Amino acid sequence: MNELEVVSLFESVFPFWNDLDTEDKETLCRTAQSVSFGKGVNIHDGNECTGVILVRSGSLRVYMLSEDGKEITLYRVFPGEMCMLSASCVLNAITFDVFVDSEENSDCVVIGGCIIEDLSIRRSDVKIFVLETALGRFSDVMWVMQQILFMSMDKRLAIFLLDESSKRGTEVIELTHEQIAKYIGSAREVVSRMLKYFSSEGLVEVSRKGIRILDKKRLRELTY
Amino acid sequence: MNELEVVSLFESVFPFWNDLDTEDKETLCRTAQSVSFGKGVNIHDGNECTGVILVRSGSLRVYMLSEDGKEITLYRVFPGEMCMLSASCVLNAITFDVFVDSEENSDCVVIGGCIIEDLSIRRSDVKIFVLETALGRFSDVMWVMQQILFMSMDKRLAIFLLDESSKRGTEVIELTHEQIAKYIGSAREVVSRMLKYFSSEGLVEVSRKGIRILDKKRLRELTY
DNA sequence: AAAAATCAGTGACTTAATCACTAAATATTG
DNA sequence: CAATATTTAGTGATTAAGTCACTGATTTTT
Repeated sequence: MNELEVVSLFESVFPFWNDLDTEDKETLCRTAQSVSFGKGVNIHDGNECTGVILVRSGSLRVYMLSEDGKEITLYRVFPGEMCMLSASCVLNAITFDVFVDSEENSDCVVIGGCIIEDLSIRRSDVKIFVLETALGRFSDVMWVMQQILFMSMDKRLAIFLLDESSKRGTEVIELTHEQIAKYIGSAREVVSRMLKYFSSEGLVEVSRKGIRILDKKRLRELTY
Repeated sequence: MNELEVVSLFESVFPFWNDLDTEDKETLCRTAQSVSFGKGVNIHDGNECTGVILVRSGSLRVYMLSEDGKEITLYRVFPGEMCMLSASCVLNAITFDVFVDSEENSDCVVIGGCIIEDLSIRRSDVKIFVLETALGRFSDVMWVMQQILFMSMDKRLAIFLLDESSKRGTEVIELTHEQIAKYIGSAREVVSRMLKYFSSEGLVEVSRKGIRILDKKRLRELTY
């Protein structure tokens, strides 16, 4: 990844980019690391401050982990977006730990925590951007929580399947039941059973390859 | 509540207060409303932008509400603290609705949303304060979610009783089972049954007046 | 004192999570 | 390529917690 690509990425993703002075721009470009993460790799575990992770391709999963290993997916980060919660050192107001995994082969650009920290101390527009980005994820997380706390499994699974289908632009969702369970905060067996029920109702077709949505309309009715 | 009290309140609660110019200070003081809310009164329902609510005495409960009326308490606001999520207009990054009730007779000072909005557009230190305050509650909410999603009922109830006891500085918790259920995101019957079990184990004494903690040590063991 | 409202207790039932497996499909390697 | 290992899915039994539909007790209001 060359200098020019990095600059154009930063330009498109940081609203404050053009207001930075040359030195800061240079520092950011120089210290930014272009990293490829393999499928399933853990990128951030809440211990050190990994920094800001920009996703160019692939996707990341940000999740909470309980003592006994249960995971709740908080949100996912797609190309053009960034993961701010991994820059815990910049966000003193954030006191909980999150974990970040790469869901597939993901090309990312990582900006070290201290670079952003230094910048956000000197420049209030950077700080505001960092805070607003983090706060924006708060809304995502609350939507997840509302689903888990207020909605029944069939509704949650229907929402997930339709979301995933429209996001990927395909009728076939190539995920294991285990993965789906992690996304919607449930257990594999529960997902399997519910998919079997959906299948018996003719809403989806379940095979090893994945889940094919057969009746989008009726599936959508479940989400009301 | 006189002018001087308002100023000293703002001084203690807004780190940016001394940096404001006289005009802004005056506007804030003039437009700030001193309001007393009765027990159980709804202060904010997510529709209009109520603004920033400073609590002087009493306490507020900030919660989410599901379509079918289920409530999840996100956090509570105590004297000296403020409720920022009720200033939704200032926080464009926040897209979910919260509700705020007064838990008891609460004396508050309300600063209209547009005042804070105007101020936060002009002054980045105000904006940063607003964002950081809101983000700080994110952590509170995540702690609540961790409890609901990862912990068993006995643990959650034990944590709540001990927290409440130390917060109020008394062994007797004068709350109905219904209220406790709302705080810990459960159902009244579940709380009643668990309290009955705690009682049978000699951990607490349950009466109409409230719940008396008898064995703090063993109760604390439940929280590990 | 009677009526109304609030609060708590209880059994039956439902949903979802967990456990302990088996079985099938896929990937690895000798 | 066949044997083995690993991953993924299916299933019944059990448990935890939430829901429902009540009853009864206590407190408040009139």
